[in-house]
Amino acid sequence: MNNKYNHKKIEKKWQEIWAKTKLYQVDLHKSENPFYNLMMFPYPSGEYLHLGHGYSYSGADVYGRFMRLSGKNVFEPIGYDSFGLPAENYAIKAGVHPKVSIAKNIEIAREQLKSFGCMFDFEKEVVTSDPSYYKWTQWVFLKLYEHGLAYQKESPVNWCPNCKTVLANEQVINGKCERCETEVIQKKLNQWFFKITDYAEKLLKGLDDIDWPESSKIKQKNWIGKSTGVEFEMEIDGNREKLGVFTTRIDTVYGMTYVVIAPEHPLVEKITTDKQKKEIEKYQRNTQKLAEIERQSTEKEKTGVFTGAYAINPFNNKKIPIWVADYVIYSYGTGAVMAVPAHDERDFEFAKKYDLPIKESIIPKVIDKHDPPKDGAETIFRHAIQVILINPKNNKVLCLKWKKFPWTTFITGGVEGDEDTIAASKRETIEETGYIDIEYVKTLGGPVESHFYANHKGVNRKALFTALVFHLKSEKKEKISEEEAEIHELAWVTWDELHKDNNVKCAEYDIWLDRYFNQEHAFAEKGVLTDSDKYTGLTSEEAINKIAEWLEEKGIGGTKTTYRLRDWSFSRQRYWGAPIPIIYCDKCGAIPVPEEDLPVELPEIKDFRPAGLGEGPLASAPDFVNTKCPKCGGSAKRETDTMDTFVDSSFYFMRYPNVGDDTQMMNKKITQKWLPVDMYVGGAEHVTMHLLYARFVTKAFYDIGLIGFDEPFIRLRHQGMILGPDGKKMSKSKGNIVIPDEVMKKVGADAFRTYILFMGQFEDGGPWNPNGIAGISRFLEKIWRLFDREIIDSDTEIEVDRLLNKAIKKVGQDIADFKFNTAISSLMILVNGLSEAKKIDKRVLGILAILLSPFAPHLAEEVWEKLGNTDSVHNQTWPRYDKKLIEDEMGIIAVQINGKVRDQILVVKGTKENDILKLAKDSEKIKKYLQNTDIIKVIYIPDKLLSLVTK
RNA sequence: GCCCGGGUGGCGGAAUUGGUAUACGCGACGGACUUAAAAUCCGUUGAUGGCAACAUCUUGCGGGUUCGAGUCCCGCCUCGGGCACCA
Repeated sequence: MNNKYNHKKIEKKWQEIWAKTKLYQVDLHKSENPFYNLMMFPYPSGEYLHLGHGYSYSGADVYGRFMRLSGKNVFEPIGYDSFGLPAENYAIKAGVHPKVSIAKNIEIAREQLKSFGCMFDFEKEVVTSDPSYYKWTQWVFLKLYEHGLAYQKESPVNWCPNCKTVLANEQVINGKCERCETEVIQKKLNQWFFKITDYAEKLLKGLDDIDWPESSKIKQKNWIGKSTGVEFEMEIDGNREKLGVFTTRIDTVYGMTYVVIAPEHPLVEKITTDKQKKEIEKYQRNTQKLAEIERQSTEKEKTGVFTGAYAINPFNNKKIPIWVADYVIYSYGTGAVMAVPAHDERDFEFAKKYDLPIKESIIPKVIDKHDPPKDGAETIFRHAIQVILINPKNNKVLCLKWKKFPWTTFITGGVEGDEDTIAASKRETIEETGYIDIEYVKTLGGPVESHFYANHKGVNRKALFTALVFHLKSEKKEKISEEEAEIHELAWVTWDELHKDNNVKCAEYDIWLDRYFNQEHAFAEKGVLTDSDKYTGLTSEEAINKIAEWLEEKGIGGTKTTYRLRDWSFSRQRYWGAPIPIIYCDKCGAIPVPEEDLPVELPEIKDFRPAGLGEGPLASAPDFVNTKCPKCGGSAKRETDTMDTFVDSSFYFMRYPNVGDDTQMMNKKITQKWLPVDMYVGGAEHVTMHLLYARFVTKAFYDIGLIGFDEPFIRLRHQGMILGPDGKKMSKSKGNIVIPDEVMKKVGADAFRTYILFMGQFEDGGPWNPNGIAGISRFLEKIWRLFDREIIDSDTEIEVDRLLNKAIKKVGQDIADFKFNTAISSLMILVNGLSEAKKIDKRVLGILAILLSPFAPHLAEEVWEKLGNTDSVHNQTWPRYDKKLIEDEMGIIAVQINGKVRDQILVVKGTKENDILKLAKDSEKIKKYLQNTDIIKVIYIPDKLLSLVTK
């Protein structure tokens, strides 16, 4: 065969034709059925676009092409996120101005993007570092500022001493700078913030109505971190100040033995006694040196200092000490907590270290799984004990095996009269086992409230169990009563045997085991209140409500919701970003730059390196800094901070359809028609930053009245991560980077796209395996040959038509579900079938070209042309399938005997159960199994399986 | 520690509501064509036993529910990702 498939020639040919005919440019004003297919724009920081980009864009483009064939007008724009730290750091390293390096990098990226064969509309490109774009970044700032959503605040920020800049919390990884891995320190600076916290609730609620991966919704939910609890005030002994605390476990308040406040808390100075002053100040200085993230490390041992002051617990009017400790975060809640060491692990650790009292106020509550309380039965309450009797010689435990019930228990009984638990234990041991020579060892913590239905007595029991450990001193025994002997027999077992015993009928068992074997720790779960005044006996849930009510009545507190989300700090003391359009005038204060003066252009300065004095490099450009006040006309100075890159990307999707219109950021009609984005594809690493910020800006714009939608991305899908061939993350240092261009040079864009999507599930990603790609090249060549042979323009065999219709259905469904790998597999099955067929007509081949076109757009276009078509395959309509033709006439029924497949019979679809049963009984293979048995049950799943149960 | 995902042949991976596990591809082995190779085509390929028909086992491990479990329930092991003193 001399006519070989030449991907280089064909792909180049069609890319040129498509560009010339503007095939992928939609008329944004006119077109009906708009579909906005967006993918996260690349960050051209210096290197080539990597395989991950190729992966993401291939999948997103296949989807977009499918939507186009399904009758939508698909707008698929692309651009460059070109401002920000990485681009600037790259420029510094390369020794060129970022403006120069970014221009070069964009050119490289654009060529790469073109070679992917996506439906990009390159006329609608955005470049975020271009004044024509960042004019709108500044405009977005002005809009948010106008509506009180941007503000300045002196605040401690994460400061990287190496990059000499402020970092967002998200850019600090384990206390180190994301980029250069220098230890991050804390520094107080006047910073710009967006009030994203105002939108915490709306951002949370909005998640319910959008089609995003569940895991991403959960990530955002956790990031926002809503928690409902109670806030209340405490008086301070001998001081007019009051101390507010926030807790989600107000039910544990009677276990509060001290209070902790954060070192930065303004109250610290006011309440610290003279005696403690020196020590407290020293402690404050020390913590200030540590970066917030490092301070928050759980590995660090807790430290703290007593202030000398006492708070008064409003519930019992007791005086409790106030400590300062850095395990309390100032910016969350009230910056102070009530410490309940008995029921909080952190407080427990702290109390142990500083020898503070630990008071229990919650006891565990267990409900027996096997015999839960029955409705209607009488409930009897009692104090009870369980004896864990151990023979120290062999470390075996004594168990009772019940005769009438399949139960294994410890020695159990009620506490009678005024006897104590030890006396009760000894008495029960003698009564139930006869052992008289036993020695008390210890009590396993406090009681546990156990609810169960006592089968042997026919009543519900609510028992306060205490477990006591005894040792057997000798085998000395008394005879036990006959009634007792009838109930159970004794068994000495190892802990291991006991653990494996499925009949252990003791819901408290796990608690005893934990207390016996593990270190003492706080009981942090919910339970029943004890030693809590009028709330004693209530469950945690009940108590939380009652106590909140009481606080409200008293006017010292009430229910309160807090969020972990912090305001978005977006000012950067760096050069390569959009200048914040604010002017400081001595007379008028901070004045926003009027809209008509935008953009505030980034001046071309020689030394763009960060200065490191808490000011950005722009501060040393007098031509930029010195200006006139827009209000009074007097001399004034410009803000020299620039904006975080995430501001640039928080609205770019709104700008794309309006690119070219320099008079407004958004054209109302176009925006209404094209937004919100119908499908957004990109990495999951952007969930808590970019995606959250974009949602915030959208919601703010909606409230301001600029747009008519409040969620930017209706549907979102993530691509998985493509790893190096060694299964590790690709990185320069590991030398395992694969550049998509190299692959495409060898096999072409069509094979690259198809292969990378065939490797596995789109959401999963995985290691790049260069070996398998040969299979895809073979597959495409097979298709090429299919069009090369003589096409008989006549009827197609019915079997081929079946195959074709099945493929139409499956490929379409799978693409819609982002299951590209199985869609390709279905195409392969179809192509294999067509290769074997004796006759194929033009119609079938035409449909094949359309089905193939999302994956291999160039090849599909070429073979489409070969069939004699003059229009583009990409302007066709996705074929419909014939329902009658997707079902096979014959079906194989599996015949199971007792759950095992013993035979398969071929029948016409729709054959009745009785007929199939007859056929099965006649089968030689089945007969063998039916000898000397009776069929007791027949299960028939139509057209699939017949299951016979025999006896 | 907490929250999400995963674990299926030699490898990448398929498997509607529980209903014939291993589709599709890679690799490997055998064969055809060829002087030879490449390309292509045909066949075999989960494991064990058996000449074979066939049987037994098999979806990380251990239990359970069911006529029937990769799929559901309970308890573990393990890998990846996210959060991490948030009271």
